[in-house]
Amino acid sequence: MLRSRPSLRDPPQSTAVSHGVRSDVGGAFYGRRMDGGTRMTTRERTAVVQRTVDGLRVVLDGVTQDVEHGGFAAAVSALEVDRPRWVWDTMDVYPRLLQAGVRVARSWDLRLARGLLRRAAGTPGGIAALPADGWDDSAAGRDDGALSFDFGELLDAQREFDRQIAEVAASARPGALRLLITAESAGALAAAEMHHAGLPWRRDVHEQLLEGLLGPRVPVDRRPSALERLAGDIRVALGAPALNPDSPADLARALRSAGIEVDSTRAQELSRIDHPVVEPLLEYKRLARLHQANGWHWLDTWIADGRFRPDYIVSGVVTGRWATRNSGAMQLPKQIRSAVVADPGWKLVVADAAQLEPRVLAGLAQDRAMAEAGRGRDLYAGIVASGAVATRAAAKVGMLGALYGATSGEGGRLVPRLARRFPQALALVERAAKEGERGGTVATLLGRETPPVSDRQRAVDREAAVFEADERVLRQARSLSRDRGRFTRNFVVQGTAAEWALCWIADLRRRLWELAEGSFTERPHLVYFLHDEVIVHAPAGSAVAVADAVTEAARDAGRLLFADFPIDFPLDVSVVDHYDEAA
DNA sequence: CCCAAAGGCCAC
DNA sequence: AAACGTGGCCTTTGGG
Repeated sequence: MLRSRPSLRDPPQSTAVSHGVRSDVGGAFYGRRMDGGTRMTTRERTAVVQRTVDGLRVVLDGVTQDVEHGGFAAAVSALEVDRPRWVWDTMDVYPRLLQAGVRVARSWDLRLARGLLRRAAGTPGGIAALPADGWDDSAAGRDDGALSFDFGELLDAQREFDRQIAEVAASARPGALRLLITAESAGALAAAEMHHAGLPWRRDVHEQLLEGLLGPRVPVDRRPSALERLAGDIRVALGAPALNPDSPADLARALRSAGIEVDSTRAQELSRIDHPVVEPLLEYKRLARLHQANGWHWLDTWIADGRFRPDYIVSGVVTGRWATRNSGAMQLPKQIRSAVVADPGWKLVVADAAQLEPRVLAGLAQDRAMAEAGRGRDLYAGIVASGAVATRAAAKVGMLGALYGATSGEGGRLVPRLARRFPQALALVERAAKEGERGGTVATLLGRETPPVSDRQRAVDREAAVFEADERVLRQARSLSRDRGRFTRNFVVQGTAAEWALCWIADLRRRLWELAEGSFTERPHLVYFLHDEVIVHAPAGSAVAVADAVTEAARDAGRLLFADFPIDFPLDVSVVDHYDEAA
């Protein structure tokens, strides 16, 4: 946490309330008075879902109802009329509810909250000190290895919820943490819903694209004809008849034998070389990647019933960004996005936040000059207009250099120019970097904290601290320290941007639900989320209203996090039939 | 046989 | 010599 920064205040629900943001995100969870450290006022209804030996137990305001698995969806549906906050493990129960046609408005995800509270800034540390148990995410890496928990045991949801509420209430900034947990919980609902609905995917379009570029489909152990032909050209050009172009080691040897000096076989390096092998080799790499990552095998594995259903991992990244499992859904190459096609009579509303991270930095640092540069539209153009740098490209490279900690190259050169014009913003990332370099932790706006320095780094530090330490060890310690500085520097911005995005999609899913009637997949609904970008699948007639909803949700996410600080979050919004037509 | 590391490339 | 952040996933390679 950048504790020295006076502007880092608790942005509690009162922020939302004062701006009239109706929210499934922070909501009025325990009322805003709680943030003043006084007392609960408008207590929200909660429905705690507990697994039992043969079914599920729902406790709504102290009233217990036991249901068998088969009756669960009906019970939830009946209780949902009161719009309680569902306290549960979303991934454990919500997919089944969606299958049964039941959608809920609000939740508190016990598993995600556990993960956040284990490592959140300003908590008393009671949850951090707990031994790992079934509420901890088994997928997440743990350094202690063994679990003391017996997985046959039934987890006590009410007890865990009580513990979490107490931890939040006793924290330094309960409003911020509550917002973080409810936003992330809303994200979990959205993730399950996006998996349920699926991204519309035209197998025939994808297959046509593959056949056009690679040739007819071949068995898995064979190269498609286009790759076979290119491999032949490469072997001839290098005079290496047995070369396997898929092997970097083999390729590097062949290149050197042909008198081409390279440090690697990366496309970027090869493209700078003047030799007949370069063209077929680069083409081979491009097509081989397509074949391996998004070829027929991927199609067979991931596309069913005209839908792509990735498994989203909410908070799968240390910064709070999402990940996905196995499908590569967060690396869909531009090359194949033409296969994402709206259903007949429907549209894709594609929206991405423009220069999200610099804007988040401006808000975090309360840097009015940078906020002014981003007023209206393109923040990089605004930086040019400010006179800091000459071109938009320079503004972008310099800004990213500042966010990533560039010290050399064009980015490194431009950072000082930005620092002169935007001292507050640049000082914030510098402080974050310094804190990391000296082995500390930093936190996002809402309190997500970096992990502590690794045991390995600590060991190197100890080794480097002794009198007349080995020069190699000293170098390694310095290098690790710098690495951590770049990590903490980027963490505050990337992590807060992830929080903005959570608030955005949480508010958006509420707005989309209220735009129409009918079942979840009959209404406009989210089908894809990628860090700072969403796709909504919407009946054509509602597309304009959806575009407005997406824009308004972005505005409200900004207010939720940054209150009345005047930083804009403009979007690029496109209404299209094919994903690749989006601006 | 399994597994992890290395090299590479895709996304933001 | 390294040098600009967060990831996923593929193939090759070499060790147990």
